[in-house]
Amino acid sequence: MRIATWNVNSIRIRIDAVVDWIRRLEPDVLCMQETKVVDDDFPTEELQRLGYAVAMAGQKTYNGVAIASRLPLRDVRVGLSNGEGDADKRLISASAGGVRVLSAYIPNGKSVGSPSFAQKLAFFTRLGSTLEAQAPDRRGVVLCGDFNVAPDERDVFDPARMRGQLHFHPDEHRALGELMDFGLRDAYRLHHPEAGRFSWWDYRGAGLQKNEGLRIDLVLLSHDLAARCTRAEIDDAERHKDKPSDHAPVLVDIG
DNA sequence: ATGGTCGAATATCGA
Repeated sequence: MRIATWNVNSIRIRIDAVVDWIRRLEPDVLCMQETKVVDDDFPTEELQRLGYAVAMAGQKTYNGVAIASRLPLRDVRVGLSNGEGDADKRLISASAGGVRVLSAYIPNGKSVGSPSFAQKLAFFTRLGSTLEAQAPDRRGVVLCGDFNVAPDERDVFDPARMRGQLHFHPDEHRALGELMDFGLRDAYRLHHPEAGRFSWWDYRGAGLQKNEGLRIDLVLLSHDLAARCTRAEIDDAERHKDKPSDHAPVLVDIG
């Protein structure tokens, strides 16, 4: 089973690239973030033509998450548990092929110490509660998304400069760590111990050419699925194409 | 140089 995640930075502007990527990589499940479109305007048919079912939760201009799957999607849920007051569309989850898949877009946090930063930390806690509610046996879970946190020194281009900054702050690391204490493994690190492998590069400046990026797009697997994970890759070639998203797709194979 | 670029929307805001 191949599962992928991709912050597409607008599904409408990226749909041709997404269709092309799906044709070439043939994921069973593709989680998307920052779709930036209301559900009625989501390019659903383009994915259905490829044989994929689509579940989406979008809004105008900002955020938005989706799951495309060539296996039937069951028990689709939108938002965090107890998230009735949340206007932002940042989480959608569904069952596919016997696994519980979650597509999450964690708040950026704007700046360390801001109200948005506190909301970012709270989102991690609430995501943990949502996992408890959706998968109490802690098995068969694939939590994908843009976490807006680089887990450790290997995941940032300049650890000394980044330490304490947004995306590499101790509070963010504690929040991510507590979430992973649910029993999750970082799939990429099961197969790639090396530093300097990133999933996001800022559009601004020459960061891509200098490989000044961050690894903030993660596939987190429950222990039972981690034991079956045969491959994990970041498709950074996608970031080097014309009109790219600022994020590369990440994919895992589970045997 | 608190910059730079992209996307949504059409002046700025978010990232």
